[in-house]
Amino acid sequence: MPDRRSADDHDHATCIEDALAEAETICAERGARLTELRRRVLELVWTSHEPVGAYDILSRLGGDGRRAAPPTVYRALEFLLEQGLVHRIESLNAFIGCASPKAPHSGQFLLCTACGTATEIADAGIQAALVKAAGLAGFRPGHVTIEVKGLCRRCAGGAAAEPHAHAH
Amino acid sequence: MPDRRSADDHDHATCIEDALAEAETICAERGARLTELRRRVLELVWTSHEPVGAYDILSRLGGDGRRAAPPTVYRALEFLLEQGLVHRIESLNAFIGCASPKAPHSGQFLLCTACGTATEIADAGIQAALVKAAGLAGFRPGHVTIEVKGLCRRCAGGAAAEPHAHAH
DNA sequence: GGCTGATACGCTACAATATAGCGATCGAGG
DNA sequence: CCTCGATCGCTATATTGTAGCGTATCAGCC
Ligand SMILES: [Zn+2]
Ligand SMILES: [Zn+2]
Ligand SMILES: [Zn+2]
Ligand SMILES: [Zn+2]
Repeated sequence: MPDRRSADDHDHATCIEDALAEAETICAERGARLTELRRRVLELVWTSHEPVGAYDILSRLGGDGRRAAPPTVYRALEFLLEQGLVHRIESLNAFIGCASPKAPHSGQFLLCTACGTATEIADAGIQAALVKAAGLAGFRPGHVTIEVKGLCRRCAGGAAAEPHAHAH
Repeated sequence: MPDRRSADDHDHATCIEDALAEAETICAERGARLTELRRRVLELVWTSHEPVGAYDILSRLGGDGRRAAPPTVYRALEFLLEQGLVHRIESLNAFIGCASPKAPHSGQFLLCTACGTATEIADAGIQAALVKAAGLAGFRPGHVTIEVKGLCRRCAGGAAAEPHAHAH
């Protein structure tokens, strides 16, 4: 199966389909209501592998004939966050689909400043180091935010600072 | 010398004095202009060990007879960020004084959700794990955001969920 | 001292992000 | 059908952050 975490060229339609199907399954198992609106918002978040702002979602929602206002989008996003289907990127005030939503978790993100792609990783070493450091300070950790800005493999390799073309 | 990173009871006036004195030294060495306004904003950021919002700073600035507007504060904060004298807490849209500004760095923060205190740590293990994980993904890291929400030693110990009294 | 260019600042207006609150609607269960 | 709670549409407002422009201030130089 294709790796949904990759920013390389791939059949992104499959990413979206898989994410929506998995969301349906997860919500069904939990008895959570993945309504048409929430499903549509999740689909819009999955439009690309770049974090998307709430107001971007809002404007795209309006395009389908339905009316929409900020609370509509924020409430849907709140639900998706609670269910672990999306993550919030704090340093960008934006949202991105979770690559592995079955077990809710705090995400670790690599954010390319050239092409805008966000890559979610789940590195046990980082998590372990963080828990250890927190323990030394007598701190009981809850939600963890890890966001690294830099250049992805594609944008760092070859022509150093030149972003590659991609769909927005 | 007192540990400016600690949230325990301490002579906080010393924290502020030390931070301002160190800022003066650093800016002098670099030929950067720590103007009266920037110094005042830095002092306000150091008012406590809780991250402070730009508009909080703004309202406190207005109290001293001078006029102030958002750009005034944001420009001062931009300077202080460039000089590494303050950090921005992304998950709170707020700012906090840097505990060790001599060598600019990306901060690692423990944010207590009960008492609001932010503790800056500089754990080499976390940094190493992060660089390693980024390398595996072919990612060239730049600025790193690490923010852990949870309960500090004080708020976690004893009465588990009961925040201790503190000045705001 | 006085000139000059660059930096810093005051100020108005505005943009972008997020929430409060209220009534209408929908949907599961009795 | 009826009821209750969850969801949604909608208006208004709160919070956070920038653009742009003219003035003031400062360092370096004549
Ligand atoms: Zn994809
Ligand atoms: Zn890239
Ligand atoms: Zn202190
Ligand atoms: Zn605490």
